[in-house]
Amino acid sequence: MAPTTEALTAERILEATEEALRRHGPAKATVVDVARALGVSHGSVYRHFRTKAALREAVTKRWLDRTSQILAEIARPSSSPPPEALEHWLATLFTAKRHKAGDDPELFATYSVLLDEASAVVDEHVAELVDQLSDIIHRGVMEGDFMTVDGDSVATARAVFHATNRFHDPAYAHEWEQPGIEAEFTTVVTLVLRGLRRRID
Amino acid sequence: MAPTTEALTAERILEATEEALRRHGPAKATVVDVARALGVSHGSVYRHFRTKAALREAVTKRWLDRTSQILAEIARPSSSPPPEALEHWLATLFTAKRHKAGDDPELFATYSVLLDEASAVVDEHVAELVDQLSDIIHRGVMEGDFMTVDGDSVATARAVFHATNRFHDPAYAHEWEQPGIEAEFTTVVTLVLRGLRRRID
DNA sequence: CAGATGACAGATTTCAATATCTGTCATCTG
DNA sequence: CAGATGACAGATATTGAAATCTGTCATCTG
Repeated sequence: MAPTTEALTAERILEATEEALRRHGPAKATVVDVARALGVSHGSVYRHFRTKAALREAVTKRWLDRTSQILAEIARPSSSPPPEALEHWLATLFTAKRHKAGDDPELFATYSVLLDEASAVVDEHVAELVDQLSDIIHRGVMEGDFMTVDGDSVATARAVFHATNRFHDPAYAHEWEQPGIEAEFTTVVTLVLRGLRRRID
Repeated sequence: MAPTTEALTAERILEATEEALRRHGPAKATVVDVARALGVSHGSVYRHFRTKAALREAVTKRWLDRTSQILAEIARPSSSPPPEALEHWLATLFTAKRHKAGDDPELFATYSVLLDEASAVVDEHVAELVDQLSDIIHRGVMEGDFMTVDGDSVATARAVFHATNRFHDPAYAHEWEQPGIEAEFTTVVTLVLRGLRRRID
């Protein structure tokens, strides 16, 4: 439909796929649509991605990576004392997700479907985030602010992640518009941070 | 099909509905099925329940109430010191849910569908559970074991409930069979309990 | 000859006709 | 006449035939 002289790269295919998903939704966006948008045959798309599922996974990964990259910045050492960093990290995650869900609900619904299809990609993403949390917590222990559960900062990081599920798991997106949600987030974070804080007694 | 001389009570209809749901699943269990099983016309069922939705809600409520009643027993004063009571309450909730999900996955899937349909019933159930938690926490504050967030034991109870979502929300049921889940539960509960404990410092 | 094509088989989806269900109500019955 | 019935209209679900899509591969082209 829009033939270009440009080489057919994986990147261009991903862009077109994202656009097709945005336009047609997850149920109706086909590989043929993507090929048509690029002005090539669908066979050519299969040269770059083995299956439709692999193509969608790649799109999903890109989307998730955008968030993890922002968070990686906050998890980096040097930024601020671990307790503040942790709070900031959680607040940023919540805000990012909430905006993704609220700003373009249709697109978010589309990605929610993709997320359900691509559990391996999601697992990797979660592992990445838990790693970041674990870094912050470990630093907090080193600096005397935090204590872990059972001396295991990864297990503790996972617990922090799980305890805040309601504020980042897309399954709860429909609750993110409710009025009291900010306060509820703050309460959970306060509780978790208290649980992490080293006790003097 | 099995005509009885017994009067047609709401109770008998609920029983038959549960059975129909068990046999046919949520998608195929019809009011006509229920009536047939009771040997009456479907018009008679509508004398006791205004709509099919109301009938299903009543069944759902019964199912949820079975759990809240068990937990109410644990939340009762006198039983044990609040920290232990809280831990016991959370563990019992997790175990109960896990068994419901694991022992009869098909029936659990059926009820998961009903739960999605009946958000008002679920909200009430959650409110009840949060009340129970709030009682335990309030008692813990009175006895000097706990401190709340912002002096609000209901908000704190809600936070405890949300922080442990992963271990009682049916949306996570598929994760309840995974090997490390027990340890993950314990870690989150430990973290939350630490967060509640009054600090001497 | 690297990369693109499009015909093809089997899988999946769409669509419209058909069947079943929900909820009402005038009528019946003990 | 309290309570049950079943015919009925509109809504929803099922079904099977036709259309479309996925993934492959022999063939083409610059």
